[in-house]
Amino acid sequence: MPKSTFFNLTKDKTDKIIKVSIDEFMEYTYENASINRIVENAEIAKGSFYQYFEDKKDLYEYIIEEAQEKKKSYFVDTLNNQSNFDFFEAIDEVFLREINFARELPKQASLILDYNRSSLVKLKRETLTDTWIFRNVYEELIIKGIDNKSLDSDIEIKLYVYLLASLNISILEYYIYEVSYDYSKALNYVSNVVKLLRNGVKENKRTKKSFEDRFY
Amino acid sequence: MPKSTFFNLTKDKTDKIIKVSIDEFMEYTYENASINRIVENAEIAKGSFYQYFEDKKDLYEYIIEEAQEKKKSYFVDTLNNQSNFDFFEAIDEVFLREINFARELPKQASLILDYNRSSLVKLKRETLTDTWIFRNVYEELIIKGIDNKSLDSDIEIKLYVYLLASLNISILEYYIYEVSYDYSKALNYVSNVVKLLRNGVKENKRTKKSFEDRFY
Amino acid sequence: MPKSTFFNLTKDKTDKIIKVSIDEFMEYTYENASINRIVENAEIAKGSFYQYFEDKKDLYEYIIEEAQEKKKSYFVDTLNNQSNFDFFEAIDEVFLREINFARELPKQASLILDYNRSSLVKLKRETLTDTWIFRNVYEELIIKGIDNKSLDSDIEIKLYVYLLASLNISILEYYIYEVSYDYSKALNYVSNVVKLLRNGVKENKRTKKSFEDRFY
Amino acid sequence: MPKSTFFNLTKDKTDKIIKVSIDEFMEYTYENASINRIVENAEIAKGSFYQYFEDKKDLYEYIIEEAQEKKKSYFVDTLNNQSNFDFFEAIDEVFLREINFARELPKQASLILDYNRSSLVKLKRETLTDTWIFRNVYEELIIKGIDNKSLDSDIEIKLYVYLLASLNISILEYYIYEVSYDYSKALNYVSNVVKLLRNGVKENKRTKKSFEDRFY
DNA sequence: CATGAATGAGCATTCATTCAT
DNA sequence: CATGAATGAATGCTCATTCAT
Repeated sequence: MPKSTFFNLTKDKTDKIIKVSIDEFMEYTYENASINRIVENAEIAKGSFYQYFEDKKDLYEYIIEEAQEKKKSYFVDTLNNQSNFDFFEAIDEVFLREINFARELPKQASLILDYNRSSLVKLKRETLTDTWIFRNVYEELIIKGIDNKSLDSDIEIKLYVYLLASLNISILEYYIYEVSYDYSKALNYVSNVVKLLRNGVKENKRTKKSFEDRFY
Repeated sequence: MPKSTFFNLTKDKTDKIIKVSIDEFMEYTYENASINRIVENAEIAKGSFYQYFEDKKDLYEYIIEEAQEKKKSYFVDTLNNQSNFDFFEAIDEVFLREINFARELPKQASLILDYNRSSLVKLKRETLTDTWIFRNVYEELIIKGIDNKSLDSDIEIKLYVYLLASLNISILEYYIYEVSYDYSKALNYVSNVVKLLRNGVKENKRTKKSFEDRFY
Repeated sequence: MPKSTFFNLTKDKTDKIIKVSIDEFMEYTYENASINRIVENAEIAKGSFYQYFEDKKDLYEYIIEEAQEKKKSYFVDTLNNQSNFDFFEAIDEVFLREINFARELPKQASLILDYNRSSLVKLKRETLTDTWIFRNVYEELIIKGIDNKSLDSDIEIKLYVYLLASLNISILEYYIYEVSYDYSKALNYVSNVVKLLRNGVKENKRTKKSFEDRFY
Repeated sequence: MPKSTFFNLTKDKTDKIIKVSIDEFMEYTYENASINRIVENAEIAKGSFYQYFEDKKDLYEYIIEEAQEKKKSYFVDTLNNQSNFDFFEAIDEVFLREINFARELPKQASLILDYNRSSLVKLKRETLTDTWIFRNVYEELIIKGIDNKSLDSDIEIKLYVYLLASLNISILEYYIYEVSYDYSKALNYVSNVVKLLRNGVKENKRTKKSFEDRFY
């Protein structure tokens, strides 16, 4: 966490420092991000930086946490808490919000994505503790879904959570890197992922038959 | 590619250099991996390194390519080419081979995983060209599956490929990082992912009903 | 240009750095001059150097420019601007000032000479822009001389300038390398060069005749 | 001097080594020229190089000496040895041959020019002894000129030599760097330099007057 | 005479961090 | 709370030369 001195600064200053830092961590990996460049671009003294932050890691963690706070705000109003809860609609909603977050705050979304990717591996032990705060969101929905008898109860909850988190990342990566922020393509991918969760990807012969049955 | 001088070395030497380099790239990100440490651990002169390799990138690419060659060997004998092709069984087979590769050559699997993660982002344009050689494997299977009427043909092939590649990565990450090389847990995850692809994760009331129907 | 940090240092420090750098560039060519040696001799930290200067080129350019500033000061008060302007006396004056500069600031003169030599060739495009600021001096005098009807107007001004610049360099080289800072020999060379410009090197029979004529 | 092994090579080989070396020394300063690149381009083994030449300096000196030998061949047949010797015509001839040499063997001319420039300064003591073999040519002509009563005998011979050598270099530089091998411009410069030597650059009022005198 | 691997000192430059003011 | 000079280890990489075969 930044030192108290940082929070005593004017909003102008803190904003500039945050903005410059975000840009730096966007452009470079954590290791290659340069405090030298940051202080230069933020127009603060080198010494000042170390009066605001413990070190580079401290800044990085703060940037990520700030981004996650912003992201959380996209998930505050409860999901699908009406009486007739539908797990798949809820998941669809989660994914959509994820995309919307990435659409409106692309830098933050990108940073979080990078962080989640790399944090699983080499940075993990060095920097933040687990940031998969969204695992909670999934866990809640899954439990509801199982209670609701709309989810296969043979699968462990932990496995469900991991799978959904993976799909979540896949969706973000798709939006950001695969289709370069093409919103409608992302929505299409989301709907297909939800369809997958619902029915798999099997050609559904039964449905088609019963459809034909109506006529004969 | 390493220079010819590298391949003229004794197997002992090349092996040591490769081993040391793999360990370095396992422990550090590409940027933080140190040629200094590598030559020290490999007990070769600094100048020698640059007679074997063009530069750091050259070594890294070689390490990754070597790992990919090893991985490819796990996929040479054809998948499910019997008359009664089953897409889901084929995918199951692919995932299993992936896990087996990671089980037998954990360092290589880990390096490739890291590379695919990072290559999608910041290193991509600097180092290797697209390494998702396995996208071809998926594409082939998907086309067979669609021909076979066992796959929903409404979904674009590109989307299928992307989805399967994502699930593939998810499985590897699960095995390596989530359950720390617990083989049976990984197999369980694989079977659940395949089940997902087959039927989704919906509580399958129809199946259960039809089961009950036999008695009534 | 050095960074502002350099100019904030005490005069003692800047002087030492400059002195050490001049000696380094005197002893070695630009490429072989070593920042390592400079920081060691100047007794500053390696990192400090790069807080004072952008890079090696930055230092070199600064050294040269400083020397040129010093040299310019030898040419500020106007040359022969009396009513009865004599081109050859003016040129003589220029050459003398050049020698005086080289006599009083031999290191600077030597560096500039080296720089002008090499800059014409391989370093030119990499380092400073054209430093032949003195071509202007010549151009001005030549135009005056032509106006004045004391200079052959058949020759292009550009050719005159080139020729004078060459003779200028020749004089400096003579002083510095040929006669090893022997002032009176240099003065003698200057007077002969001016004589050459005035009358060529032809045995002037006319003069001698008219001399003999006095007696007969 | 190269070792005897060098001269035992086939002409093909020696020619290639010489050609490659010339190109290297043309492109880079002596210090920056790279033996590594030379052996690579000449397609010889690194070790072989050191069986042909003592070291880098040995090669450089040989290249320069070879070039000078080629240059000398432009000056073998005697200059203006007819009965009615004219110093200025002889000098004109020397300068023209210089330009012709530079026109026909531009690389060699350029190398010699670079060498004469730099050798005067930093390389001098390290590599070759004095290469101003052409001073002899000038000295001879000057003595003839003085005997001939066509040259001002008040000027020391050494000074004459130095001056002519300087003008010589000036002419070459003009041809190579100032007008980029524009032959006719170079000839024009030569004729003006010779005119300078003959009569200086003074507006020749006497001539004009005597011209006017014819009419009045 | 040919080979090419081995060497390690040397290079310019960047870095995060400290600390005295 | 601000400043910015100081630090020196570390980086990737190039070099001319040696030497055993």
